[in-house]
Amino acid sequence: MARQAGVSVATVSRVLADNYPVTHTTRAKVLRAVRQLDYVANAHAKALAGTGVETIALVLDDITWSAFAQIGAGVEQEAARRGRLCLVCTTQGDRQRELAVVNLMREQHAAAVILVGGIQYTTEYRERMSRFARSLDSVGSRLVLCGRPPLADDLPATVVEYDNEGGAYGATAHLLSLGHRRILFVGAQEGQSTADGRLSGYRGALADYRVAAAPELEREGLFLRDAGLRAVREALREQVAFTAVFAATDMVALGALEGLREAGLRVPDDVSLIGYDDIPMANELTPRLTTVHVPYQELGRTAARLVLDRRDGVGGAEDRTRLSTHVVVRGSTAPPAPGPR
Amino acid sequence: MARQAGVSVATVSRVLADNYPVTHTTRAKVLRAVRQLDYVANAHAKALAGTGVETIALVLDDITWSAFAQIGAGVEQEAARRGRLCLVCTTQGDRQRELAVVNLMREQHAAAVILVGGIQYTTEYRERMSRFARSLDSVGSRLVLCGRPPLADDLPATVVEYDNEGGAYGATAHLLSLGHRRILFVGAQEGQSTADGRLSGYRGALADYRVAAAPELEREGLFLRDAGLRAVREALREQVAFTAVFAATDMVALGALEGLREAGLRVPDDVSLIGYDDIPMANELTPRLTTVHVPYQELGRTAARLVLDRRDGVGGAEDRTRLSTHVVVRGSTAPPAPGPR
DNA sequence: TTGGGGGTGGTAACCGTTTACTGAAAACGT
DNA sequence: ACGTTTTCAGTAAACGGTTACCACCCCCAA
Repeated sequence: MARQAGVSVATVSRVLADNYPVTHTTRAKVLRAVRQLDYVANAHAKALAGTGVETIALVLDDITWSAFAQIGAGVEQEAARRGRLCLVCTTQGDRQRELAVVNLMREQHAAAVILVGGIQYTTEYRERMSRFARSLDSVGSRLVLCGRPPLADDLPATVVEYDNEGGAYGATAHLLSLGHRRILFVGAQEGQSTADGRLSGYRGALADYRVAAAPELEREGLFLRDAGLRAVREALREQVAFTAVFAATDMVALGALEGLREAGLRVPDDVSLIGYDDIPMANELTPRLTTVHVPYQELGRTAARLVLDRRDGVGGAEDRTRLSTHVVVRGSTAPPAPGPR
Repeated sequence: MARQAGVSVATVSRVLADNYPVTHTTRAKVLRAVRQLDYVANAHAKALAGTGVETIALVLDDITWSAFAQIGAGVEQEAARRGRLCLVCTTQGDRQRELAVVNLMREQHAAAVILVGGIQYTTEYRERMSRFARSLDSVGSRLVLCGRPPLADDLPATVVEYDNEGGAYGATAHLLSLGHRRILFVGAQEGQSTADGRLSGYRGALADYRVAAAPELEREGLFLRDAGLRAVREALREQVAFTAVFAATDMVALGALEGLREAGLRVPDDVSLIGYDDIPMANELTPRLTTVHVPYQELGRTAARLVLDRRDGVGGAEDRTRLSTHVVVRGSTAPPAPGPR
C-alpha cells in the first residue's frame, strides 16, 4: 500500500488519520492509491495500536424473544450513535455458556459486556462472574447487568434494572381492586430472579389486600407459551377455583388464554387475564391484553448510555439505575363474574 | 505475563495453544501464572497473527422486526455452533448507512458480511455494493445477500433467497379459489424488492385466474402496521369494492384488521384477510391469521452455513439457494359473503 | 570420549497500524 | 550569505500475539 503510493507507511497513516501536516501532492498520491487498491485499514491492527473502534458485547438468551430484541435494539442504537460496534452472543439460558462467552468477550477487549435478562444465580456462578467483573474492570472494561439483580455489593459493575416487583404488585393490585380474590399466578420459577420478583410482587399485593396466599394458586412454569397452557389446564383439571390469571409474561398469558378458551371460559367475562412485558403482540390480541409495560428498549439504551458515559469521561454517570414499570389496562381484565367459581 | 511465569513468551503461547511439546513442570508454571493474572490472550493480536476467532457480520434494518430477529437468530446459532462471533449492525433502512457499515466490516476483516432483507436498488448503490462484494472476495471474505435479489451476475457473492413471489402467488390463489375476485393488495412499494416480488405474485395469480388487475386495488404502503390501517381506511373511504385483503406483511395485516374492524367489517365473514411472513403473532390473533410461512430462521442458518462451508473448505457449497414458502391456512380467510360489496 | 539426535525452550521476525523522534530541505531573519 | 526556525517525510519502536529457526542439554551408541 505504502509502496503503491510511493511513500512511507507513516505518511499513509497520517493522511488517513488527517492529524499531521502533509503536502497536497503527497496526500493526493496516497488517496489515489487508496482508491486503486480499495484499501481499508485493518481494524485489528488499529485496535492493537490503541486506536480503533470499540465494541460492546451483548449477551442474551434468545434474540427472537421480543423483550430481548427490544433491549438489544436499544443497546445497538445507542452504541451505533456513539460510534461503537455491537457483538451479540446468545446463550439459550445456559449459564456455563454465558461464562464462556464473557471470557471470550474479555479476549475481544470489549469496552463493555452487557448481560441481559433474569437469571438463576448459583454460588459458583456468582463467584466466577464476580471475578470476571473485577477482571473486566481492571482492564478498563465493564460488566453491565441489565434486567437482573446485582451480583454482590462493592463489585465494579453497572446495574440497570426495572421495577420488576413493583409491576407485579401493580398488576395484582389491579385485579384485587376489581374484586378478584382468587388469582392464579403462572410462571413461578424458584430462584429465577425475574420470576421471583414477579411472584414476590404478587404476594405483596395479596398481603396488603389481606388476601391469603394459596400454594395451589402459584403455578410453576418457564416463561414460554406452552407453560401457560399447561398450567391453566392443570389448574382447571384440579378444580382449583380462580377468577383471574396473572401470567408472569405475555407469552405465558398467550398459553393461558388458549387454556381458558379451550375450557370454554371467556376473557374477561369469566376469567380476567393479565400479562407482563407488554410485548407488541399484547395489544393485538382479542381481547387486547392488560399487562405490565416494561421500557425494554429504554433499558437497553440506558445500559449502553451509562457505560459509554463513564467511558467517555462524562461526569456523574451512575452505575445503578432502576426504570419504572406500569400497568397498561386494556381489555382482558374486568370485575369477576357474580356467579360461582 | 511471561515474566510472571518465568518463561519466554513463546513458551506461554505454546502452552496455551497446546501445539508443541512442553515439560509438565513448565506447563504448570505457565498455567499457574494464567490463573494468578486472570490472563486472557488479546484477540486483536491473535487476529493480526492470523490465528484468532473469526467474526461474521450481520447487517439488517431493525432487530425488533420479527422476521429479522429470526434470521439473526439463525445466523447467530449457526455461527456460534461453528465457533464464530457475530457482529450485528442495524441500518433502519438507510442505504447510505448500509454502505458505510459494510465498509466498516471490511475493516473488521469479517469472515462474511450478511445483508438481510429486501431493498430498493439504485444504480449507485448497486455499483458501490458490487465493488464491496469484489473487494471482500479479494481478501477471502464474502458478501451474502439474504432475502434480497442478486446484485448482478458473475459477482462473487452468495445469495440465499426464499420464494417470495411464489408465496404471494399461493396466497392470492388461495383467495381466488375461495371465490374472491376483488382482492385489495396492501403494501406496494415501487422498487422495493420484497414488495415488488409479492405484488408480482399477486398479479400473476390474478392473471392465471383471468381476473383483471385493477390499479385501485393495489395500495402503496411501507411494511408497517400503520400503513395497513391507512390503506384500508382510504380504500373504504374511496368506496373501493373488495371482499379480501392481501397484506404484504403480517404487520400490515394487523393494521388492515384494525381498519376493517373499525368499519364494522368482520373477518373472515365480511372480508377475508391474508398476511405474509407468518410471524409468531399471526397464530395468536382472533381470528388466527392465514398467511404465508417463510422459514426465516432456516434462511439465516443457511446463509451462515453456506458461507462457512465455503470457508472451511467443505466441497460443493453452492452460492445460491432458494428456500420455499407455503400458505398456512388459518381462520382469517373464507369464501366471500354472498351479498353485495 | 565423542558425535548424532531427540526433546525443550529461547530469539527474533512478522502481522498492520500509530506515533515519538530524527533529519533534510525550505523559508525566514539579519 | 549564513544561522535559525519551520515544515514535512521517513525511521523505528511499540501494541501482543505466533511460529520458524536456532541453541542447548542430555542420552545413547560407536
